[in-house]
Amino acid sequence: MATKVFIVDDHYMVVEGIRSLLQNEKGIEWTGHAMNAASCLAFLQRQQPDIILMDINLPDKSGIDLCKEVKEKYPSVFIIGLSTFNQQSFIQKMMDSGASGYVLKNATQEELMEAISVVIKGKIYFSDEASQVLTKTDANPILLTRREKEVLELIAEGLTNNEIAQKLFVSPTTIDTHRKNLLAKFGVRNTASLIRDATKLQFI
Amino acid sequence: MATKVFIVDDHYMVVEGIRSLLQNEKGIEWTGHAMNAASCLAFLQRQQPDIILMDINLPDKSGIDLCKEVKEKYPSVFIIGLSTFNQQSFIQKMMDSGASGYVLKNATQEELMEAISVVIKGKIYFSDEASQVLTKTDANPILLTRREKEVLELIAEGLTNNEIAQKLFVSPTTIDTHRKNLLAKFGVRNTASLIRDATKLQFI
DNA sequence: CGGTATATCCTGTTTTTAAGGGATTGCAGC
DNA sequence: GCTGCAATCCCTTAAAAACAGGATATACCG
Repeated sequence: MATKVFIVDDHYMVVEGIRSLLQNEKGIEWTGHAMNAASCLAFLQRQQPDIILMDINLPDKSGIDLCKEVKEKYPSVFIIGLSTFNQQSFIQKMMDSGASGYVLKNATQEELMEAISVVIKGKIYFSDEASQVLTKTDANPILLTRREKEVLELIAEGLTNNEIAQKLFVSPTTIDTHRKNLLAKFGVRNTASLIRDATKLQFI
Repeated sequence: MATKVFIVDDHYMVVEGIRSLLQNEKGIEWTGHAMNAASCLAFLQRQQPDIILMDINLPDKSGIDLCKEVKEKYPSVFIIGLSTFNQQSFIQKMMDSGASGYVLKNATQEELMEAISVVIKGKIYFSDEASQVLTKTDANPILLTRREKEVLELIAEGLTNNEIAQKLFVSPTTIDTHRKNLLAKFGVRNTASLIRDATKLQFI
């Protein structure tokens, strides 16, 4: 029985590319595609594919949220993340949300086919590059606590320590301490490079 | 005579997608693809296509730089920018570097064909969404001077006013003024949100 | 020529951060 | 019960940035 594959990606060219890569493969049945999260969920109400190839960047909802929602409603559907970004946090979040694998958009046909055949068996698949990224960043992870993330975002919003303190109902000196720890964890000297690095590493 | 089209994009799936979209079109001749700037330039030494579809994000060089270089060496080749990002500055920079058009990766086959046929005549083509973005941001452009950009980047690097002043051989008070103007132009209150907004708007 | 933009520099004051030092509570895992 | 971590709070000093309100020179452009 052929493996039913469905694609969610807002880039028409990528959808076409995948379709073209899979169309001559025996054992693969192309069940359709969606350009956003909403039409993906609508499709799933009617029928469930075996595998969904899902982009992380969608217009109406992040692929991470969609992944979570799909896995809750249809646990038997396997999801493979799909993205140009090879950022640690994205890959990790996708897997945390229930994805069974992760493939970068510069993957070859062989990689894609291997990913599908591995995942359909219930196993986990990482593309070479994705797993490289994971092991690389595992060596040097910046782990922030809940509170630190919260403070970081408010700093980026432009709030001062006093304003953040008011908003979180704590003392300004507490915010100061969190700030101190953020600078230390990122290994930077001031707010400017903190925000820059945090943005590049997708914390904001 | 068929229009010779060449693709530069590091994402195999996108290359496949475009190939699939163009393969049945009469009047289009697929001359090949490159996954990075270096192999694109190597290809051009041997033969020149009529049109290059060029991604903005390449592994070894930005599409903007590659565009400039290609136009200098081979002015007769028309370039169409290709990107998922619909950021004002990217589109603008691509056009400034000599591109003749801009198409988003979620373009349909019709849009792509129209872009090629318009550009081959020496005219300029914008996809609907891209031009929407341009006109939108034209209403609210943040125009920085050379010096302001320079200062902005050094602020993001984490340098203090004094350090920036030393580096640029000017007085610290001058840097202070530039900083004041940057805050005003971005409409923000402090460095944190300045860096955040500047990053999101691709100034950094 | 006059207007505009850019870049430079100044003197202040006030607010905010950075960087050093500590300290206490509560909770989870061993 | 101890350990480690997260989160909270406090103090001090010095540096940096923000805010206010200027001035000057240069260059480009209609």
